[in-house]
Amino acid sequence: MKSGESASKFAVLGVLSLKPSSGYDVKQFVEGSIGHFWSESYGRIYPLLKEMTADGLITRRQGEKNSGRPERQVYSVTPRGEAALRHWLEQQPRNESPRSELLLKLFFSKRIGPQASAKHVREKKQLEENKLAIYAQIETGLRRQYATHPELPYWLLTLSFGRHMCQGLVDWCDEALQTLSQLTKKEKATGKGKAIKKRGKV
Amino acid sequence: MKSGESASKFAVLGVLSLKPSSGYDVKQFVEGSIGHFWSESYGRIYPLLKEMTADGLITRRQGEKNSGRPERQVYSVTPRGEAALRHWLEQQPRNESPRSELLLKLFFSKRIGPQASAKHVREKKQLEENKLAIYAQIETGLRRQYATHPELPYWLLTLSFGRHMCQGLVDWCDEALQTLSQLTKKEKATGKGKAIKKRGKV
DNA sequence: CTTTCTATATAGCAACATGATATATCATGT
DNA sequence: ACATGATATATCATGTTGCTATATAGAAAG
Repeated sequence: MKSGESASKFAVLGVLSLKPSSGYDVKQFVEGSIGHFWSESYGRIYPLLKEMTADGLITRRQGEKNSGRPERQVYSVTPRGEAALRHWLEQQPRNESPRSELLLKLFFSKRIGPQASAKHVREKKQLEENKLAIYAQIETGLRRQYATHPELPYWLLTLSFGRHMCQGLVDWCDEALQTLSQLTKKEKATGKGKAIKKRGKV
Repeated sequence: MKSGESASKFAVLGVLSLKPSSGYDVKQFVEGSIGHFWSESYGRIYPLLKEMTADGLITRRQGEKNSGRPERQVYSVTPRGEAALRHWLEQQPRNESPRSELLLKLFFSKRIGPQASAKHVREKKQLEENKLAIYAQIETGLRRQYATHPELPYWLLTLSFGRHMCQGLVDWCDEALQTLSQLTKKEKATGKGKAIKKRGKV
């Protein structure tokens, strides 16, 4: 364990623990399965695979069914790797530092007025509603394909998380849109078509 | 505008647009006011201040009331900076790449069982409930202190966002805890005190 | 009275992380 | 024959964090 114990390392380790995979496979899996709450880049995955191999957490195996394609490297988790994963899983999750560009823009949004802000919110709402539909699809798919899989309940928990967050977000969008439309009315009432009223200290 | 148009740049610019500040002030403000949905590190703030000064988006002014303390640099936004900020605010927010360590752990949690997982969820719930209480306090404080401030409605929108997300999270925690306690019962029913049942392919 | 602690203020660095680009092969379609 | 897209790995510039170092002033502790 040379470098820091970043979560990326254990994300990759976890994916490999489900099924021996190449770096490419890991990326595919992350995007397709845990993409709603996690992301990894090739730029991290490949160095991590090297590092973890050197640390004895995983082992590398050549090509498998290399039907010509360039050197597919398949990695599997060692017992030490399994232990390291379990140990990490037991540690309390670090509180992730928040970054919402939408909220940041909204905070400073007086500079562009309520209508331009409302546009951002409407777009966000649309996005979240689409997500909700996708989650529903994923859930039926999972329940069908992995009906008896022992990890299914845990996977469904993360999906339920997504549902709750999306629903909360949609609700907030509705509230925000109402607030913003009221602000628009007020702005018009005060006169100014373009509405840049100077008041006090800004 | 030399380097990429990262959001950090405009976060700093936005803070400076509220009030001319030093790098230290910016960090303080971010932590105290938009910390619920944004974060910045000194390691980014100081380089950005230099860069933006070189680009003419902000200007630097010596010490002000330097009562001995070491060279306090105060930065103010130029008209060009204001324009750049407005322009950025109008652009559609990029979809931020998600990273929830709690969810990542939960996804792989079969390896440590439902009780260890439930511990993480309970701790998360406690955290979110605390946040809810803090948000309520902040809201009353804001309404009192900035009752007539033209940006208040926008600030309240971001607070409301926090409330909705926290509430959604707490609801999810309750649901998750129930699921996990059912899993615990099932585990006990199947026998094994320590409950590591091998089944099919895992 | 001196040490220690905290707040103010800036700077640098190693590790972490992303997104873009480069390279190469094969399957498929046109 | 040629284009396209999926497979597969690697590298790099840029962005970002968290830690550490440096320095001073004022407050608290001994």
